[in-house]
Parts: sequence; structure tokens; C-alpha cells
Amino acid sequence: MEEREKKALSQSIEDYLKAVYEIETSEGKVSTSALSEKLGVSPASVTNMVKKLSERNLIAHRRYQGVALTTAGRKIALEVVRHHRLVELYLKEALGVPWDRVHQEAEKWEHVLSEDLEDRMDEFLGYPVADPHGSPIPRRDGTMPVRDCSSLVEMEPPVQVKVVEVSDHDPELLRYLGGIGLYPETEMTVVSREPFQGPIVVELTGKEYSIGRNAAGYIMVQKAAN
Amino acid sequence: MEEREKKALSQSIEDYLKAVYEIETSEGKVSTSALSEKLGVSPASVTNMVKKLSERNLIAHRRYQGVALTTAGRKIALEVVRHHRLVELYLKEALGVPWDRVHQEAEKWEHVLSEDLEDRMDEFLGYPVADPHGSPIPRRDGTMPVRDCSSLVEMEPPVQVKVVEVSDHDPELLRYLGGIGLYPETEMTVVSREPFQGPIVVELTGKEYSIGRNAAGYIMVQKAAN
DNA sequence: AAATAAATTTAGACAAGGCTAAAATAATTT
DNA sequence: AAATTATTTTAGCCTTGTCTAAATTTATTT
Repeated sequence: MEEREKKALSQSIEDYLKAVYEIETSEGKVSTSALSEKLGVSPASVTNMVKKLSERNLIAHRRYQGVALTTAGRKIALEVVRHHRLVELYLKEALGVPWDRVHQEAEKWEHVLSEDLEDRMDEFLGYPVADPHGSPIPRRDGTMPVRDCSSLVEMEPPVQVKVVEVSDHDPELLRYLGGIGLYPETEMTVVSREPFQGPIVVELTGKEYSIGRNAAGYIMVQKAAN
Repeated sequence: MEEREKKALSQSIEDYLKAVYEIETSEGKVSTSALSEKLGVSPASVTNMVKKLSERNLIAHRRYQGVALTTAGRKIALEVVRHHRLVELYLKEALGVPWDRVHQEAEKWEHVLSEDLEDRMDEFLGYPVADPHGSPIPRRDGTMPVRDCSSLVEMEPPVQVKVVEVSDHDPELLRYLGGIGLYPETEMTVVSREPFQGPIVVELTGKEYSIGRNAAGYIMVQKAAN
């Protein structure tokens, strides 16, 4: 009569698993130092926690070689990410929180959201597939909506594109982009790409803007349907 | 250049202060054992934490005699209570959570609500003065709306009354009362009070219901305006 | 290939917040 | 008033999650 308990994981554990997931997605390999930096804790603390998560079979660890999520770990990470992104969108849609602040709030809310409230928010939002920055919201079953997009720096001008996603790592960038009206779903024209790591020039709402290579690297777009 | 930092208090500390406030309100004296029971921790743990809160000047403690909130402690307790009750109402109004479940959810949310979101919810709700059970919501400045009400068991039938508040300590009771349509603001007639600790008989929506003394003690009412 | 540098892990400490068992104090009976 | 019972506190231990300093392993230079 072994009952499979829905074990409540600590906030810390949820944060680690989410961080592993995010680094896995963006970098491929997940090193101790990458986790250390992302989580704002010392490398020694990471090693320590990694050992525990490994014993719990939530991640696989090869000494000195980094970590990777197990199937069980990925499932949990995706649940946390789902909570995070649903909450972000909810805060924007229901309470009017500006998009450069939703991330910070969601970091706290993601850990206290019950399944029931998750469902209620999901329904309120009309079963959305992306958060305010365009990041895909994992489905309840742990699958991810598939998308086709590439970085703005890779587009050959001139071309008409639609913004798919903007990295939420820097609120300053979000405020700037919001200021010029650049959000997910925004359509714009890539006018030129200046040489020697120069900026990308885009046109939207009739005006031209120069976007540095750095910033452009954080903007994902797809060719607009003609 | 002493900067007054907005110190982040642990969830545990917030829970203790809220518990002290609630026991102070309902019982007057706050004993170690009352806190122990309310918080679900051992008496020894309470003594331990009480010592810390006392050193921080959030409560006053006289050995073996119980505790009381200081001004600083009361301010924090009221902020937590405000968060709790605002969230309860928000969950009901914005997400349709039934009134017997909002308490449980709010226990978690109260600790992660930023001032900004508190304000947004407050505005969304139209600056409410009571939560779904009729408990008054502390104002931002730490004052409490004053009300005039008494327990249903004290009313001399026959009399027309309006429900002011129902204790949220027992979800089962809330479901029962919700089932017969008895909520804050509901008007009803106290028909009779049966002797020998018998039930209170009330009439609402044309039907009569017998409410045990126990349950009735948890219902606060006021005489209806004629 | 050896030397240096960088990343990772180990070892040991600490703060928070909980627990149990035993001691001290207060309250209640006899 | 003495004895018993109930409450509170003390003492000591445990777990979680963090830290620093030192040791180890891997990567990079020379």
C-alpha cells in the first residue's frame, strides 16, 4: 500500500531545479559556477545542494563535469516555470503590472501557487501559450509549445519580422523596448545591419530605431507572413 | 546617516506576530500554549521564538505570564492581517475561489505580497473594508474600521438582524452556512432561541434553520435598520 | 610537459527554526 | 498548607541551506 505522496519541495529546491532548466535551455551545459551566479550563492553551496538533489534523483551529477535534469527533475522544473510564466501574464493582464516588473513578483508567487489557482488563472487568461516577454508557457503535461524563431541579429535586411520573445533578464532593457513600442507580436522591418558589430536598424510605427548588437541578441523574431 | 531599512522579516516571524495579534483580539491574554496550538508547533519552540521577538522589541514578554505586542510588533501584525484579508477577498472576487478555501490560500500569499500589488488589489476591489467572512481589513495606516456587532447567541428574539461576520476557523462551518445562503450582509430574522443551550432558529429566504449554540457563537450580527 | 590559473569539491562552521526530555514555576486539589 | 497537576522554560539536539578556507581536479599557458 505504498502511497505516492505529493511531496512538498522547499523553495530552494524549486529554485535550483528551475535554474538548471533555464541554463540547460540557454547554454546546454550546466556548470556549478553558472548555477552559483544565477542563484546568487557561493559555488560551495551549489555543490552541496547538487549532492542532495542528486541523491533525490532530481538531477544527474558527474563530479567536476556539471549537472543535468533527470526526467523527474525536469517535470518539477517545468511546473515551476509554468507557474512563473502564468503568474507573470496574470499580473500584467489582471492587475496591470508593467512588463519590466512582473518577473520580480513572479519569483515569489511561483512557489505559493496551488494547482487550483493555477487552473483558475489559466482559465481567466484563456489558456495562453506565452508570457508577457513571449516565453512559452509549459503545458500542464510538461510539454512545451514549439516555436520557430531566430535572433534579431541573424536576420538579413531588409526583411519584415514579427517579435516573438524578448529576454526578461534586464528590466532596463524591457523599459527601453516598451518605450519604443517593441513587444512580442509587434511587427517591424529590419532596415539594415551596420558593419563592425554596429547596431541593427529597425522601423516600427513609422520611426527608425537603432538597436545595439547586445540588445538585439536578446530579441527573438520570425519572418512575418506576407 | 542612519538609514531606516525596511527589514524583511521571515515568514515564521510574520506568522508569530499575526498569531499573537489574533489571540490578543479574541482572548485578551496570549499564553505560550495558545500560540503553540494556533501555530502547530511545540510550546518549547514558542518560548524560543518569543525570546527572539522580544529581543527585537516586537513583543513584550514576562516569564511565565504570556506576551503582548509592542507598537512596532502590532504594526507588522496588522500589515500581515491586511495582506491576508485583502488576498482573501481578491481570490474570491477576481478568481472565484469559494469562501471556505480562501483562508488556506491566503496563508501562503500574505507573505509574498509586495506593497505595489497590495495597492493594485486594493484598487481593483474598490478599497474594501471587510474580507469574505466579514472580518475588517486593517487600513494602510494600521487603524481598524470600527464596527458595532454582537454574537448571534446574544440576540433576543424576535429580531431582524444583518450578518456582519462569520469566523473562518472551520471550512466545514463555512460550507454549511454558504449552503443555506448565510453570508456577511445577509439579512435574517432571529425567530427563537431554544432553552437549555438549544439552537437558535433563524429565518432567511423564507425558510427556517436551526443553528446550534456552538455555530451561532461564531456568527456576529447587528440589529437591522428598520 | 611543466607551470599556472580557473573551476570544483571537501571540511568545518553557523543561523534559523523546529523537536524532545527534564527542570522550574504557577495553578488547582485535597 | 501540602500535594498534585498543568504550564512554561531550559538544555541539548537536529535539519536546511548558507558561508569561508583549504584541497583537489581540470583547463590553459608558457
